[in-house]
Amino acid sequence: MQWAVSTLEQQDPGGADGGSEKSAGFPCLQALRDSSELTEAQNILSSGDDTSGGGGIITPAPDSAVHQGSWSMSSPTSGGPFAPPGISSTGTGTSNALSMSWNFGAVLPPQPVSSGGGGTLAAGAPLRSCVSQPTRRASTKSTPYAQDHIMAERKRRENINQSFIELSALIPGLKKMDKGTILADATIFVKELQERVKYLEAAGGNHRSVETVVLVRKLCRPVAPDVGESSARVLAEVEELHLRIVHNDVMPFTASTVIITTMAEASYDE
Amino acid sequence: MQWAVSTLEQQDPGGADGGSEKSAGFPCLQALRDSSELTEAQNILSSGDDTSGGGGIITPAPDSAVHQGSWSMSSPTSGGPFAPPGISSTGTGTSNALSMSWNFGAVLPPQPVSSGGGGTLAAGAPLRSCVSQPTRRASTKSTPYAQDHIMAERKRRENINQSFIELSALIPGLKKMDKGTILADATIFVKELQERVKYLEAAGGNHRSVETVVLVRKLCRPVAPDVGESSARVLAEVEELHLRIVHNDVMPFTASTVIITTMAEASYDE
DNA sequence: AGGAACACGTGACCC
DNA sequence: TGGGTCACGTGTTCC
Repeated sequence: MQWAVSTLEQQDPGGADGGSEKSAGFPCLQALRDSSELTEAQNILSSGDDTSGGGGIITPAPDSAVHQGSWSMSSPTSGGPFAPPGISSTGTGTSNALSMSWNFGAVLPPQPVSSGGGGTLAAGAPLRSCVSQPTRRASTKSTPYAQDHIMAERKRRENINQSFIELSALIPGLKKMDKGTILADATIFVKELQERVKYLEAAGGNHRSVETVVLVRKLCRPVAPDVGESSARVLAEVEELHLRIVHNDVMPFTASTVIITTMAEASYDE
Repeated sequence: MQWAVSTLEQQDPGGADGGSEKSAGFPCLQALRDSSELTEAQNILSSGDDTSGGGGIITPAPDSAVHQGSWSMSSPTSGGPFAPPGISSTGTGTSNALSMSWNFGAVLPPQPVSSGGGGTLAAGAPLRSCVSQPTRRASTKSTPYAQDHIMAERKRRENINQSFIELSALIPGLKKMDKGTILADATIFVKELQERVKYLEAAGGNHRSVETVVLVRKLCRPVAPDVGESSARVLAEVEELHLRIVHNDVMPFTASTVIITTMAEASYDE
């Protein structure tokens, strides 16, 4: 199978780009994430996909101003994308390869080269637009319409990944960027969120947006005797109505009077 | 390629299970979801996976008491699970199949049968434990250790699906249960949630969960003159610190003293 | 060297 | 009949 890769590399055009090391590239998430961060994501750069190999999801390195330049490729569906002569044919079913064919529709730039790969992908750098071409070939079956099913599947995959990075953008402390991690972290994040919602919906929500009950009591009596008894009655009433005391004031008014103001609110909890 | 499937079916053990129609079965989501609903999910029933064909994610039918009975299989990694004679070898790389080999470790019950498939899968019913056996075979390469990579991959997939159904359990109006849909709906749900959090965090939420600052001012001076000037100073300070007055008390103490208590809290909003 | 992560192509299933 | 979705096995890359 290395065969496919080698042919591709041989045929590698003058593009040469950055030159240094692995040069990254790749469909996957990095590129998509870049676009999604700036705009609200969605369809732009929807194509993605690369030739064989595992593209990464990237991890840190949020810098470098994505020069996504040339060959936008726009909407997938149409049919165009792929066909740069590199044949490959990874996977494929049992034997029998019907020779070629291959409308290579849109030409696709000299970029693909293949590279990038396994998880995370250090990224940073220009990080072109990744994409690459699927590299077509007749497969097991007589290739009747089979290879448009393959397009459909590819599109589905791509859609899912899109949603993946779109979701990943929302969860805060995301470190690993795995499909697995981003998924799991999303769950715990949602749990956290709706726990928090529940919490401050029924503990603080009552104060402003929720109707509050205010009790005002004025007692005008001789100071000494039954202050304890009076406040006991108020407390009993508060408890009976399932209220919760928010604020309490005791204010002497002239020598023989005390004004007691009690604010309470309904709980709605039970 | 049908070859693989047909052999499997021929060789179909006596298991026969439910008998009616497609009988479902399958790893996928249904079974997992059942377990995850009752317990907190996670490792139980971790195995999953089926032979070829697309398992569904299920849709409705949350009933039926999962009898997951026999052969728990516990932790994957070990090496055991697979090997029921069915050979198959779907996909496979370019040609050259080195003959067999096969340690089939743990035997695996007569259940698999294979069946079930494309999306959703009406389900309901007992819905055994799904699993089925991956059906091993020597692949392209000399099968050196290759087939434990395949196990790893399978485990990863399974893990991801687990997380998928785990996440799907959290989002409320989930109708379609596609990986795509559940993913997209998750994003919009998260957005909704954190918008809601933001809303009621800055409209009532400030009262309890947010740290509050309390200012206490005691003024012991001749009553008449500069009450206005003093309170002006307090207000200036409050404004400078970007506080918000929550409560205010003015209480006469003896004839010549007024105690002013001002409660304020920080906004954190800007 | 070996675990982890990915995209791909493919057979299968369903509506 | 075909569009949609799935799990699978594989090649590939990265750390």
